[in-house]
Amino acid sequence: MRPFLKMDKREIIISTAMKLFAQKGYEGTSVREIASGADVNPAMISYYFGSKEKLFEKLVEYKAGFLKGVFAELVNNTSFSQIEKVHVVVDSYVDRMFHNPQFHHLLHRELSLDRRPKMKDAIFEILLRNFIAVKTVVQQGIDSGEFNDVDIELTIASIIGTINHLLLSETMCRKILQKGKDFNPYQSKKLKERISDHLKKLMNAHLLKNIKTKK
Amino acid sequence: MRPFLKMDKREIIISTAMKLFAQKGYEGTSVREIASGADVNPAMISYYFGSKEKLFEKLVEYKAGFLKGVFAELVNNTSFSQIEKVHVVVDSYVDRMFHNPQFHHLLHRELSLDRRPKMKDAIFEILLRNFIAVKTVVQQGIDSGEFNDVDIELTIASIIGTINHLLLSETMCRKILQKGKDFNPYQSKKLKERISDHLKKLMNAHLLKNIKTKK
DNA sequence: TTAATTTAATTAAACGTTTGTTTAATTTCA
DNA sequence: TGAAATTAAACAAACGTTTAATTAAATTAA
Repeated sequence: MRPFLKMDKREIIISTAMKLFAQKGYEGTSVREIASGADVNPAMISYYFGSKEKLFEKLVEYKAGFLKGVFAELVNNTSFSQIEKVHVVVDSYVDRMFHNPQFHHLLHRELSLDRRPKMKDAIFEILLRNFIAVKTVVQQGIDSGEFNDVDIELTIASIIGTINHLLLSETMCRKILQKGKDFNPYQSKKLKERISDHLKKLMNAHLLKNIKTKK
Repeated sequence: MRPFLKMDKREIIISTAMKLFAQKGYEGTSVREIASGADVNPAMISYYFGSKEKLFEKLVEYKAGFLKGVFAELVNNTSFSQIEKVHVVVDSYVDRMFHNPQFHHLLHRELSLDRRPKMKDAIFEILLRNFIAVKTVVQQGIDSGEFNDVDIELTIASIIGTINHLLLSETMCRKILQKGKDFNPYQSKKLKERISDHLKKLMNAHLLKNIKTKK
């Protein structure tokens, strides 16, 4: 039985691999580096996971659970107005990004590569399911007359794209916001609020039909 | 003297490397692959460029020229209104992305990695120079009373982020737009117009003060 | 509770490949 | 004839993985 509060060695390896893959990329990280980072013999990675690639797959499978079906409930929720639902979507995406930036670095880099098509497909399926749910929300807003007749797909791309562009590179983020090296974007509550605020205002102006009321 | 219309061998190597780096990443591409793709002996890469890494640096230096100072003139241009300037910025970013998607794949992946800090800095400098020019344009719009008092940095992030999110992964793009495998995003004039249109409308709604007029 | 036995975890060393690069010989072309 | 271009072969280093031996832990038998 696994001792209470003692991290399983498999988990140490996975989280070490996650950190390194996010930093240096999959092919840029050696098995020996992971092993040394996890304070483990290099042979243990094959022993536990079978291979480096299977470790990667396990890692994604293990962490991707958090992304599954987070918006499924939102579509049929009647206690929110449509624009409020969009705000929930914005907050969820921002939350998720701040909660596990390393994993998102990893995901997006993997998606931009022409490698490991099976894993890419698995990732796409999860992301796409969420995308479709959000699409439904915006479509509902248009159908109900609350929203303008916008380009739905690109509108969602604007939400996710804004967040990604700011947070997929720490250095980029610091340069854009003119912060010093001691500024850690992912630990800044202020930045998180700032992004949420900006996106909500952006979506209000873009989606809502009525005359703009300054906040 | 280089024969007319005959591509220099160095250029063949560079464009082959570009294609492969964009597809598989820098560490995921071997010198032998590049050589074979360029129909050249592997030793030629060291002979011409000194090393794989120096080839990479040369490649970036060679291609980054197109990005230098494209908005410098725009700031002091008086024949455009401020919102028209923003439209020019949108079109420029979209144009650039469609013109050389491979290089942008490569740039953004490199920026998201913790490797080759010198090259990252060089890239940042170029991108940041443009960023500052665009910032000035938006600031001008706010100061003149034409624009709302928006979050300038994040507004620009929304422009670039939208484009990147859609185009940094071909598969992602196809899935989002529900297109088949024969659809090539970078050759679709329709998509290019669609992105430009969306971003201009988004910026109009977000930036302009006056009552929204439906198009 | 011990002792014996089996299973699992861990190790250092070596495996065969592939990596980027260099060498030294040869060809090409001015 | 001489410099540049090109080649096949070899280089050491690093790669992911396997092996075989050893230690630790769990299970069973007494």
